[in-house]
Amino acid sequence: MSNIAIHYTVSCANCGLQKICFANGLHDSDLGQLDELVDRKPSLLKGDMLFRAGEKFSSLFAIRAGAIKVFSYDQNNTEVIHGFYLPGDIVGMDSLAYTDYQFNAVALDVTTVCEIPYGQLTELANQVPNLHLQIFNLMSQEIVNNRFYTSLLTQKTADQRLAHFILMMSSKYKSRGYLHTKFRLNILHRDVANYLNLTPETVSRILAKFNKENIVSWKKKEISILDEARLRDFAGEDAVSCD
Amino acid sequence: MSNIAIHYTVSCANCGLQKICFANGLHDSDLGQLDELVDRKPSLLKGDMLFRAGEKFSSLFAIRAGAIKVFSYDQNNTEVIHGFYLPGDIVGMDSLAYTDYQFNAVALDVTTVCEIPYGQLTELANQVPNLHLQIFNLMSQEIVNNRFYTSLLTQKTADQRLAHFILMMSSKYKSRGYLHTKFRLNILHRDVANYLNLTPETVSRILAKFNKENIVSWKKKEISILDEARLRDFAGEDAVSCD
DNA sequence: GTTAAAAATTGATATAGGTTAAGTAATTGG
DNA sequence: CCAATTACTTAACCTATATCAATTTTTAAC
Repeated sequence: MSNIAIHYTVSCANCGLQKICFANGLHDSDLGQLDELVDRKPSLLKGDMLFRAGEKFSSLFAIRAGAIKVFSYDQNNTEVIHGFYLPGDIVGMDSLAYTDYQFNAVALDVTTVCEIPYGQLTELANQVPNLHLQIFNLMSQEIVNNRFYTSLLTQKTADQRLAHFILMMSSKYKSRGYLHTKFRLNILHRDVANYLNLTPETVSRILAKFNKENIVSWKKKEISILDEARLRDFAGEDAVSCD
Repeated sequence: MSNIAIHYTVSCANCGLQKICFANGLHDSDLGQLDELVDRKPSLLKGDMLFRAGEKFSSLFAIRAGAIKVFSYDQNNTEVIHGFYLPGDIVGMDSLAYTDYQFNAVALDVTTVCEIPYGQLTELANQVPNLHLQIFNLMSQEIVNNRFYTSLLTQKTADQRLAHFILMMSSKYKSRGYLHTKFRLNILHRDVANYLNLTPETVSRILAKFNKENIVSWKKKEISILDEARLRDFAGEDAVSCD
């Protein structure tokens, strides 16, 4: 893996993720103000913690590049994975009602984020009504996404869950303008299993099947969707849309 | 079941649920304004829909009495239950990023709600910064509750899930100042099973066990917690706190 | 590059909770 | 109040996926 720590300095106005980040729905004049309070942090390396549960809550983070895993520990100290966040996603909204972060967030890859100090954000929002609405919208979408995820866990078989997961990631890349049939996803199969409430063995067996039938190949962090139609058949009837 | 449709007219300032509703964190002067935009609707009867998925989103609802079930349908037209909402809870925040309600909400009992038109709420919030924060907080709590619920489904056995559910409901009643060891809960066992991703048969078997061992009795919508300590043992180590 | 550690694979076996079925109890609507 | 419907219970059996175990492959660290 490359270790180059690029320090992004592009402004919100020029950011390719503008449409999906907070900046969505703001006027040019307001964008400049948001831009000023955003702290563009140097890259996180794989395994670096963005924040830990119990640390003082201070900021939201917009992901610019890389991937973040959000998780907690259950009483047996096993990880409970709540989500994987990709460029354009916002991390930390779950903790905004609390004095401390409620979950852990770790970089799965070289990752760059914009840090948005919450205090300053709410101050700015008092002058820019659209920003309040934008935050409401993102949080409401997060709730709906969680509900969709619950349905996935409770209503779908192992095959369907994994097929959905792959389509979901593909759809995220597509909506960000990247190739969606072939992409790198630096997530352990073990973590995918955990997220889908399966064991690594089950994920491995299903991937072996998908591979044998030339539907999906997922080897060494590289996913290729070879037969999207059949993958959708496996996923079941619900459309995979995502933000 | 009683059919008396009480039309509540008490103001926010005098509402016993003040501490847990939007009114929390507002000054007396602001409370009056919130009070004016709240529409106190006549009671819903059991089975009445508060709103349906696909209807135009217009309002949030604060529950004053009764119980609301929020659910969607999966591709087989089976209900997916996302939550049960009791007095002091707010329903509808999930849909606020959308033009339509994203879920269905039905009364499980005679239920009274305060309707809070979203447009007017955001207008008022522009004058009352605390109100924005209050809405942020409620939404963030909803996200954290959903994550806790996911952990329950993925990490706990059937016994633990049901024990947790009973303790959760008990805790809600307790925090609202009601007796928490003996209360009426007008939720079908079938719906509890659905919510906990179990079958009615499994719930029935576990309740039979709890009953035989004098831990909990749940007959005809009446729950009695007979041995809270042992029920907590069944629930496992995580504390049941709830809002 | 080499090696140790971690992750993924594959097969055999086990089990929690689902499914089926057949009853009993509770609720609802006339 | 009575009949019909809907909800709940209990028991026997089954299955999807977990668990256990033994390799193989990949990754990370020197």
